Order: sequence, then structure tokens, then C-alpha cells
Amino acid sequence: MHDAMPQHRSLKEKQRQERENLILQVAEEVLLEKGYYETSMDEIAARVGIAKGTLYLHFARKEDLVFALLERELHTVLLMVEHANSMEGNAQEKLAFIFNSLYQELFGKRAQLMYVLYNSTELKSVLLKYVLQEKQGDTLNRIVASVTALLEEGKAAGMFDPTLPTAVMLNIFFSVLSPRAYKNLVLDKKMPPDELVRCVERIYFRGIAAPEPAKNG
Amino acid sequence: MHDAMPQHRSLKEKQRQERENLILQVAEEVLLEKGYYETSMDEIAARVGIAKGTLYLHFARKEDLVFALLERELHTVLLMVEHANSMEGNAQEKLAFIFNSLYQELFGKRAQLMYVLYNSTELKSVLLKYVLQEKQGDTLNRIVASVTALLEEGKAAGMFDPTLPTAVMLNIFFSVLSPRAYKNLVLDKKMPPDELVRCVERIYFRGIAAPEPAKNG
Amino acid sequence: MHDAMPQHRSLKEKQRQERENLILQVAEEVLLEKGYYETSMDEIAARVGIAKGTLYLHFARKEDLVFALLERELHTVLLMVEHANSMEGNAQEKLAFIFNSLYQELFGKRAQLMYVLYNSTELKSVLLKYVLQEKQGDTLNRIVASVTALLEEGKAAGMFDPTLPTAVMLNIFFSVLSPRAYKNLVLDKKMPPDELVRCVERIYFRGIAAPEPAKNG
Amino acid sequence: MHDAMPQHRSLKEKQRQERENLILQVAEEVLLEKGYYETSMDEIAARVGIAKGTLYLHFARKEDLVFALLERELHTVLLMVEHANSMEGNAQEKLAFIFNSLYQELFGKRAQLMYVLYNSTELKSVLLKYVLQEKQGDTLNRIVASVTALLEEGKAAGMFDPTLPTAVMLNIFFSVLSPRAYKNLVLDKKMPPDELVRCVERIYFRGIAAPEPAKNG
DNA sequence: AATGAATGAGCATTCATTCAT
DNA sequence: TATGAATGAATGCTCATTCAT
Repeated sequence: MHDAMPQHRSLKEKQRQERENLILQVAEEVLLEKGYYETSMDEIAARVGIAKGTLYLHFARKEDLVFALLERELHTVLLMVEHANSMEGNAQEKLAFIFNSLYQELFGKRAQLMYVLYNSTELKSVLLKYVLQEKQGDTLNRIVASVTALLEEGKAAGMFDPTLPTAVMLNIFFSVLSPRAYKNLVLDKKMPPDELVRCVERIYFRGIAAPEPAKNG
Repeated sequence: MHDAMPQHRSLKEKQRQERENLILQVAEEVLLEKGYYETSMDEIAARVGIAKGTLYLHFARKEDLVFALLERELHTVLLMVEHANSMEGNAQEKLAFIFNSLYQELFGKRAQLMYVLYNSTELKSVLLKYVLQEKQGDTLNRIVASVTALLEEGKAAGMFDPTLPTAVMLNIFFSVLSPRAYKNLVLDKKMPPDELVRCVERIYFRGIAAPEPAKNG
Repeated sequence: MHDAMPQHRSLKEKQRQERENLILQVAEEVLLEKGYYETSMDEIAARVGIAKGTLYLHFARKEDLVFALLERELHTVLLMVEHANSMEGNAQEKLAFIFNSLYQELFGKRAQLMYVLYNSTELKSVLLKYVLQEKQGDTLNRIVASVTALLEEGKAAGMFDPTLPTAVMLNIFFSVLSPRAYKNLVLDKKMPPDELVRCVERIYFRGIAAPEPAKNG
Repeated sequence: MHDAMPQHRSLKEKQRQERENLILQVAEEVLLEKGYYETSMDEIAARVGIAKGTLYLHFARKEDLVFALLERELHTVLLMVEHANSMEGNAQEKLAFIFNSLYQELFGKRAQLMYVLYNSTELKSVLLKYVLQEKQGDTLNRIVASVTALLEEGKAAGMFDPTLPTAVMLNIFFSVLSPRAYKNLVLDKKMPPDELVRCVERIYFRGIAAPEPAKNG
């Protein structure tokens, strides 16, 4: 009807965004705490302090809430990965930056859900829908592509072992970053995150390093 | 009446054991296929070919079925790890044997469930109960202890980098063995499992290797 | 403040009336299309192009909207019936006019809803309220009374069989006018409505006709 | 497993059938009383005196319960119509028998739901599914075909007016049998059902009767 | 011991209605 | 006056678990 009153509009819209963020934040907490199936929409609404109906105004299905979370987290990671790519430095330095960001910046916050959901047996059907609906909008593919490119760049520069298949290097790159390690070591054993990152980095990069040239005598 | 008929007893007991194994095997398949929450007791019973009530004679709760599976798998792994430990060879050779066994012997079969459940967000509450009830019966601890001992042995022998915390080496030892990598590379990309194992081993052991002594003072 | 501004008042009132009519028209369409329970207030508001709150300013409950529709349609029918009654001609001609009007004038438009709602299992409770609250304001009774009067008039004139209870003739008068017949024959089988009316009239009036006087006493 | 023990089997099966019939009977009452949308599965279960889950053992969806009711009623009607057809007598006598059966035998019992659902706006989507799934198994078509055949037979015998389209005769045959008339006259005004039937028959058969041959002065 | 019918708590989702702006 | 965000009661359906036979 009246399209005027941009302030009102944007104010409402801002409040809406704020609440949506609150919902996402709460949902993330509960989902990490209890997992998808043991989290009820009732509980999320209650924890946010809104009615169930209101929750459904923002996310029409429980799945959509998880999709939105995934999307948000993947997007954050993608931005970070692309930022890393645009920085100065060689491939290893960029990959090290990604390690650092994931472990230090994100694991205490968001990225855990992504990892955990991604490795879950549960949610197979839910995640399948996510992928099939292409709601992931390629974000995941772009992250994978960026890291792959860095690994190949490192190989080309003689830094990484060219005899290792890039696909294996890629999988292990993401495997060593397990939230379980983060939980075991940082949260439970109080290891400083940056120390953990240093160790993981060291193991990973020495692991994939190009073999030293044979020495004579 | 006839309380003493050891043959009958043992015969019945044997049949019971056989059926319990069948249940566990079927449950494992279904759980891997569909995940915990999307697997119903009905379906397990139906696939086994017994009535639901009979299933409950063996496992009083759905959780208990999963606990038993975990226990069985952890036990298999424990036996294998202890076998590795008793073999001839140095620490790295023993650890390599463990890698091989886990990826080649088990991933196509059982160990996946263990990994997947263990890394799952889902089942948090279920697994928590498992741990709290100490139903794991120390099996997990003993596996961890064995591998830890091998890692320390390797350090003591000057083979592994003594500046890396053993806890980190341990976590990464188990992280690189992700079923996701197995699925991505072996199942989807048809990489031969032994090639994958070779690459992972190479990365891991070079990653944790003791630094080469400085050359030429 | 300015409570006296009859033009404003009446202008506003007129606009209000226009919108109310629009709402009723839209509601009628949707209700015929989907039925009471599968029509949401949201959809009506959206199709009218107003906000849901505005819809509720006109009709405080979903039921009231249906009541208003029924009232409006019954009123139209009443006017038509009274018009028929005031026309020249005998009882049968007047009843034939009513048949014609209902089938030809109204079935393509409004009267269907009346029939359908009136014969519906659904809406039992809704219609019960309508009747109980006497919101029907006697309209229905007056229609029934008019037709009854015509039937009795026909009997008195020796035209209709006096041994048939008027109540039965009345019920059948309205029964043969089923929207189902209209749908089956006119809409689905493309029979011209006036042919259908002619057949129905013929059957009805021969059916209730006074028996021919016995011949050759 | 054990397929023996036919008595047990059939006993259980018999009990099951009895309960299913009870459910259908209760559901019919509630549905006639409240309509489809205002009847909840909870209420049906409660009225039957079983748990909701048990209700779902018999009818996996609310729709299926209605489908089963419709099927049962249509089947009863079909049997009756086919019985009428096999009786001795001319077309009109057979049709009169059907009238009688529907009004006297069935309207106090079952057939009402059929009529009411069939004429309902509501349930459009539900009934559409029913028809689309062909769960009606042709029963309705066979009823219609039988009555149509009788009407044509009557025309051929010079009993019914051959200038009236059979389709119109058919529709009116079923229209005059309205449960509303039954309710208004039999239930509310306490007219004996057989009297009502006699009147309706008279009107219908005189209505469709072949015109008397013109008499010579 | 084995069965499978019965149970009912639990959950996602809808939608009429209200009310602050 | 008009809006549409917020509400929460209501409902269909599932499934782990129990228990009479």
C-alpha cells in the first residue's frame, strides 16, 4: 500500500533482522547442545522468548532454520577463505591463515555447527534436501574450490608434495580441523587455541611438504 | 523343574547369541544408512525377521542397542590395537598397521559407525548416557592409552617430534581417519583404499616426524 | 471534534460499503472454490488486497463473513421470490419463474453457495450458530413461507395434487434444484441451462399435478 | 512365523474386524454430527475408547477413515441396487424399491454420510484424492450405471417419457432423495418414513411418466 | 520365550484472532 | 483507520515402549 515512510520500514526491518539473528544464535546453541532431532521448535521459541507462531514467521520449516544457519556459517567461512586468498603471501601462509581463522575465530563461535552437521549421519535426509534444493547456493563448492586452488598453487611453487593427490590433501585439510580436537584439547584440557593451531599447522604442512632434495654424500 | 540341562541351556544360549549378533549386524547397516533418529525399532525388527517384542528382549532400549554396537566395535578395535602393539616392529610400523586396519578392514564394515556416532551432534544425549553409565567399560580408554603409548614410544625412539604434545598427535591420528574422507575418496571417487591409506600415512608420519638433525654444524 | 460532516460520513460510509461488497464477492469466490475450512482469512484478505486486520474490521469472525454472505444471498432470493409472487399469473407460472431465476440467474453466481453451505456436513456448528443467533433474520422463513403459499394456492386452484403434503412438495421443490445437477449437467455435460430448467420444471409440475379427473364416469 | 493356529488367527482377526466396525460406526456418528474438519482423530479415539495410536493402526490417515466409510456405504448401496435389479418387476417397481431402501433402510443409518459428503463443498480436496486414487473402485460408477439402465429400460417399455434426457432423470432421482428432506420431514416433523417415500415416489414417477396418449374427443 | 497389538507422550505445523503502532 | 506482526490453541501423525496372550 504505502511504500513511503522508509524510516518506519527500515526500522521494522532492522528489528526483524535483529530478531532473526537472535533466533539463529539461540538455535545454534540449542542445536549444538542437543542436535537436530532432540531440539524442538518449542524449545527454540521458548529460549528466544517468542511464541512458536512467531518463530514460524521467520522460518517456515524446522529444516529452513538449519539451512539458514548452515548458509550463514558457510558464507562466513567463504568470506574468510576469499579474504585469505586475496592476502599477500604464499599458498602455505594463506592456508595457515585459514587454519587460524577456523580454529580461533570460528570454532568458539559458529563453524562448529557446520562441521558437526556436515559429518553427521543424522540429518542425511535433511541435508540431502538442502543440497538438492541448491539452497547452499554454491557456497560450499566455492570454499572447496578456493582451498583446492591454494593447494595446487603450493604444489606448483614446489612447496607441497606433487605426488600427493590434491583431493587427499583437501580432505585431510578439513579433517584435522575437527571440532572434537578443539573440544578435547582447548575446551577440556585448556590448551591455548593458538598453540593447538600451531601444532596442527606444523603437522599438516610438514606432512604435505615436498620432499627435501636428496643430499649428496 | 529341569533347571539342570546344561546342553539345552548352552544351546539356547548359543542361539540367543547368534540372534543377538544378527540384530547387531542389521542394526549397524540400518543405522549407517539412515542414522539414529530415522531408524525405527520396527524397521530393525522387520529386517531381522523377528517381532518387535523379541527385539526388546535383547535390548531393552533403543539406546542400549547403540551402546552394544559401540561396545562391540570398540572392542574389535581394541583387539586390533593390542594385536598391533604385540607385533614386532617400531612404533611407526605399529601405528601404520592400525591405520591400515581401520581404513581397510573396518571402514567398509564397522568402524564407520563408531566414528560417525562419536563425531555426531546427534546422539549427544544418547552418547552422554553411554559415557555416564560407564557402559563403555574402559574400552575406549584402553584404545586411547595404547595409541598414546605408541606415540610416546616413537618420541622416545627419536622418531616423532618430541616438541609436539602427544595429545595433539593422538587427536590428529584419529581425525585424519575420517569416514568422510573414506566416503569422498574411496566410495565416490573410487580411489583404491590402500592408496588412500598410503597417502594418509605419509602425511601423518611426515607431519609428526622428528625434525632432521641440522646438517653440517 | 467535527462530528457533524454528513458528506464525509456518508462518503466514508460509501467507501466502506464498497469494500465490504468487494470482500463478500471475493469471499464467495474463494469459498465456492475451496470450501470453508480450506479458505483462510489470509487468502481472502490477500485476494481483496487489504490487510488481514482490515478484514477483521468488517467481519469480526470468519463465521460472520459466511453469515453475511448467506444473508445477502438469501435476501436476493427473497426479493426474487417476492417479485415472482407479485407478478401476474397462476401459482405454477410463479413457481416456474422462481425455478428459472434460481437456476439461470443465480446458479452461475451466488445461489450455489447458499445451497452448498446449507446442505453441507461441514459448517454444521457454524450454521447452527447462524440459526441460533437468529442472524438469518427470518429471511429464510419468509422465502419458505412464500413458496409454501404458492404451493397451497396451486392446490386451492385445483392445479396441484391436494393429497400431497405441502411440506413434501416444498422440500422437493428445493431438492430438485441441486447444484450438483447444475454442475453435472450444465457445467460438465454442457447442457444449456434453460433446457435443464425446462426438464426439471416439467418433472416437478407433472409430479405434483392434480390427477386428471377420471374419464367416462 | 507360525502360520498354524487358524483359530487364534481368526479370533484375533475377528476381534480386529469388530473393533474396526466400531471405529467406523463411531466415526460416522461424529462425522455426521460435526463434519470432517471439526472432527478430530483424538475425539474419535476417545469416543471409541481406544488410544489414538490404536486408531492409526486401523486407518493410517484421517482421510482413509473417511474413504473406508464411503466405500462401505457405497458398497451397501450397490448391493441393494443390484438386488433391486435382480428382482422381478418392471423398471419402475425396481426404482421404487431403491427409493424405499435408501430412505427407509439407509437414511436412518448409513447412506446419509454418502449423500452429504457427496454434495459437500468441503472435502473437495479430500474427495478428489479419493476419486483420484480410484479407491472408490468403481462402486459409484456401477451404482449410477444400474440406475441409468433401469431408467432406460422404463423408457423402452413406454413407461417413462422418452423425451426427457436420462441424465436429467438420473440426477433428479438422486436429488429428491435428500437427507435434508429426511431430516426436515421424518426426524423433525415426525412424518412416517414410508409416507414420505410414497409421496416422493409418486411425484418422481408421475413427473417422469410418459405422457398419456391423446384421447379422441 | 516370542509375539505384535495397544499405548500415549511428543512434535511440527497451521491459522483464527488480537493489538501495538 | 489500517496494518501485519505476534500469539497460542489445536491437530494430525510417529514411534519407543509395554504387556496380555
